[in-house]
Order: sequence, then C-alpha cells, then structure tokens
Amino acid sequence: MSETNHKQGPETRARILDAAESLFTTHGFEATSMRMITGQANVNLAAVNYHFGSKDALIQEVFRRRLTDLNRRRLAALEMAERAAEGKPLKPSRIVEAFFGVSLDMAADTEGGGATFMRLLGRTYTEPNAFVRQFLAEEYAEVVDRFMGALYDALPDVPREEILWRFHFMMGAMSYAIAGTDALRLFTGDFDDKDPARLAPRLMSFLLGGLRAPLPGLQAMDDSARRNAA
Amino acid sequence: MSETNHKQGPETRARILDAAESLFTTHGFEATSMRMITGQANVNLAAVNYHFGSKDALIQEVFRRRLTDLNRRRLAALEMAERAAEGKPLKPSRIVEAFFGVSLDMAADTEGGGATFMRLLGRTYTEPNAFVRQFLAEEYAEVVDRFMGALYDALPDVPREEILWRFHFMMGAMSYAIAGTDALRLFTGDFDDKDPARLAPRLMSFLLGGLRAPLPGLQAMDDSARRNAA
DNA sequence: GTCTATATATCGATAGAC
DNA sequence: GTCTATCGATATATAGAC
Repeated sequence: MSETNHKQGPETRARILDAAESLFTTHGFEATSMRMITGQANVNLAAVNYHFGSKDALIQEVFRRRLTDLNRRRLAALEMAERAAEGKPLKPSRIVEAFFGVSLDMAADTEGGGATFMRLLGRTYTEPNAFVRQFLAEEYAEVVDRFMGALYDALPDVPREEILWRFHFMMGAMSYAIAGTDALRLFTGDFDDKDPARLAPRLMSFLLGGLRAPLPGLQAMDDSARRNAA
Repeated sequence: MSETNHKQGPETRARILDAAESLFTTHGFEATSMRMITGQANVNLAAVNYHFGSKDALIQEVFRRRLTDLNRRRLAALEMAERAAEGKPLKPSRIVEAFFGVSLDMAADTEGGGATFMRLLGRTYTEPNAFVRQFLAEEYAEVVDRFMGALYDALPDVPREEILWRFHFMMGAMSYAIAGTDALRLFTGDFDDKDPARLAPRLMSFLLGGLRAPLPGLQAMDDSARRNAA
C-alpha cells in the first residue's frame, strides 16, 4: 500500500466480486454487462479486465471464492459426524444433514452475501453455459466422492444408482427451496415469508422422507401402465 | 396457399419454434441470437420478426404452444382421478401422480420435442428474466389452484403452507430429474443412462416419500441447534 | 492501479425491393 | 411471405496517458 495511484487498492476486487455476484443472481450471466457490474461496484469499466482478465474469469472467481469455503465446511461436517459415530456406520440422516445443513446455513446468511450466492449456485447446476458447468463439476469432485462413499457405506443394501439419483433429487429440492419465493411465484402470496427460519426443518423433513422412501419396483413400467395398476 | 411468394408458408413458423426451443434449451435465452435461430431453422433472419414481432414474443410462443397442452392434460388427469374416486377424498398419491406423471410423460417424448421442452421448462422456474417468470405464473394459475385445492382436501390435517412448500420441493426434484445427466454432471458417468424408463418410478417413490414425511417440529430451531440436538 | 478513448464484433430490429 | 442491406445500440476487450 505504499505505491501511488491506487485510490481504492485491494477493495476494488472485492467490490467487483460483490456487485457481480448480486447482478448475476438477479439477471443471469449473459444479461449482466461489465458496465452494470462496474457501475454498481463504483469502479472503472477497465478494472474488471485488469483484475480478472475477462468476464468469464470473473464468473469463475465469483464461484471459487465462496465454493472453496462451502465445500470445506461440508467436508468438516461429514468428518465431525464420522468422529461422533466412533467407527460405527453413519446414519444416512447424519450424512444428509451434514451436506444440506451446511448449505442451508450459508443460504441463511443474508448479511454476508451467502444467501445471494446460494440462489445463484442452485440455479447454476442447470445453467446451460458449458464452461461454468465444467468448472462447477471440478470444484465439486472431492465433496461428491466423499459424500457418495459415505452414503454407500451407510446404505449397503440400496443400489448405488438409486442413491445417486436420490441425492440428485435432493439437490433439486434444495435448489428450489433456496430460490424459494424469489423464483417463480406459482404459489402467489401464500408462502410464510415471515418465518424463513422454518425453511431448514421443512426441507430436511422432506429430504429424509424422500431418501427413506420404499425403493421403486425393478420392473420399468411406463407411466400409463403404472397409473392404471392396482 | 394460392398466393405467390410463400415458398415454405406455414412450415416456417413451426421450424422457427422448433429451432428456438432447442437452442434456448441448449444455450439459454440471452445467449441464443436471432441469427442462430433462423440459421438452424433455415429461414431468413427477418422471418422471426415478421411471424412473431420480437424475440420476447417468440420466447412466449415457444412456451405457450407446449404449456397449453401440458396443463390441459394435467387437469384432465386430475379430473379422471376425481371421477374414479366417486366423491370420496382423493389419495394424495393420486394427485401427485396426476401432476408429475403427465410431466414425466412429456419429458419422455424425445421425438416430438417434449423432452427438450421439459428441460427448458424446469430451468425456467428459476430463470431470472422477469417477463418470462410473469408469463409462466399466468399460464400456471389455474393448474396450481386446482391441484393445491385437491391437496388441501386430501390432507385436511396438514398445514397448507407445509403442502405448498412440499409441492415446491417436488417441483425442484422433478426439474433436476428431467435435467438429469444433461445438467451438471456432478456424479460423473455413474447414472444408468441406458434405462431412462426407470426415471419415472424412481422419482415418484422419492416424491411420495417426501410428501408423506413426518411434519417438522413447530419450533424453528436454527441449523446448528438442530444438528446438535438428541 | 485508475482512467479515457476507442477498436471490433454482434445484437435485435426494420425499411423496402421482389 | 421472403429476402438483402443496414441502422443504431450495446457488448467485451484493450491501448496508452496519467
């Protein structure tokens, strides 16, 4: 900080990242221009390319700075549950709570920006942009490996593909839970917005109910046959 | 068809809609240009504005042409279940199967383009574009009213907000189910892509398990308190 | 590290000939 | 109804002064 000519210095990067995170969440990647970002961050238009190199690199950094911490905390929660089990197999509900509890903790952080980020993250799993998906998959590789391994051990009699799909379904439910009423308001005005603290127990009950549901029959009936049966 | 100068006539509209639906699904609305659409549809660039008026109007028509039929079929499935119940209250599982069964039927239609559309639709619930969300909410109003009313009657002892949230979670799980492995491949190469017919029973088991899950406690504990309890 | 000015490309939309 | 040509706005990115 002893040089000349850097009126805002290290704050500039963080201000750009905060503005980008917020605008990406509200408008999407493509609809958010560099001018919108630098305008909201109150920095010069050229600052984004100076600090990050390109818009795509900025997108990556918006995810990386939060995801590193989020996944570290998810792994820490899993390891804490494993230590508490003292070598015994983990209950599936403990594994689910480790993963989704940490996620909902971050989603509840409205001041620090975690809530904004989790809305963005939930949407980005189905984001069409190929390079964003590729980047996310790499960031998640270790966490998915660890949690899937734990669930395989906890549910040795359940086919692994069933576990994979159910975890995938749980991610979808969480994504919509976090998007909540900010997403499409199909259920207009009927949500209990006044008590967001209830969201976590609501979602967790639903997820565990889905995870523990009876396995579907092995026969792959088509839909109309299934609906007309018994 | 007795005029001059319309070499492709009524096919042009449909070809534009098909191309737009496919490209919107693959790249998103903003990243899909008119030139990409008219190029893939093999029509002139000016044809989109001639037939639809604007890009936004084209987006609306892409949804409208499929959603009208989809929601009509959903309502028909609900009415059929109600007739079969002969005045007795409907089982919640029948209601869920009416809504999501029809959805999965359309998602299984790969030749007619229904599968492409359902991927697009699932993503669009959380789409940031305001006018698209508004349009979707209007298209869904009647269906949501009818299905929510049926669920309220079927589950008179469950708080209505709980039902709303659980239906919302189910929509999220379905969205990810349909996006499937085309979305983010967190679970690399492990899905049983060879048997997509199993998806419907897989998802339906999960949804019903979640819907029937024990209700969360009324106390709104925060996450860490809940995880440390008992 | 910040800023202005600008290069270059692509966007949605439309006027007007056929 | 189709087509060419183009307008005007806006995008990302960068060169070069300070």
